[in-house]
Amino acid sequence: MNYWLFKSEPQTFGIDDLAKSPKRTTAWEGVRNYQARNMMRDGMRAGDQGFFYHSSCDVPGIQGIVEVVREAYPDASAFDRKSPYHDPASDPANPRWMLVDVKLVRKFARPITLEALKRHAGGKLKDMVVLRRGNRLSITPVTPAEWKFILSIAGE
DNA sequence: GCCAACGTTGGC
DNA sequence: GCCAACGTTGGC
Repeated sequence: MNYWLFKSEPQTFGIDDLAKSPKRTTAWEGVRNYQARNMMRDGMRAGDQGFFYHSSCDVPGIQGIVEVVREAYPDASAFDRKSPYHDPASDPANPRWMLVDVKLVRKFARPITLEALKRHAGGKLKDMVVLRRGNRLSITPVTPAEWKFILSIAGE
């Protein structure tokens, strides 16, 4: 099993939106970056776990846990002219963008803030991709050790 | 709103 | 294939 971190802006789609979604499940649409797409397409398998992270908001941080419940398939929003994620260059016969379905496993009572994560940036989380300077990927891998450690500091 | 970082685009 | 210009991300 692999671990991941899914970034989302709560203004657009936050963890509470996921909680309200049918079956607490959503298609993770709108990823328009090749590295992130490749991780979804080539790296994610059903049953993988991920952190749901809020970015570009008052208190950025990890809000809860999701699970990959459907492996990569074409992102139809790329073909939807009315979607903000429309990409006229994506050919339906050969889709450029893929997505996975994720399901909410649990929302933390207390988020693990970016500030809290950074307190360990010199230690247990020193190689964590999402903490790397200049990182802008909306999907990043999390190592099993990082996963375990982050869960251990939840609720601090 | 600012700015650093980085990806993409397009002219050559 | 290079690289400058531009757009986007995301923390602050």
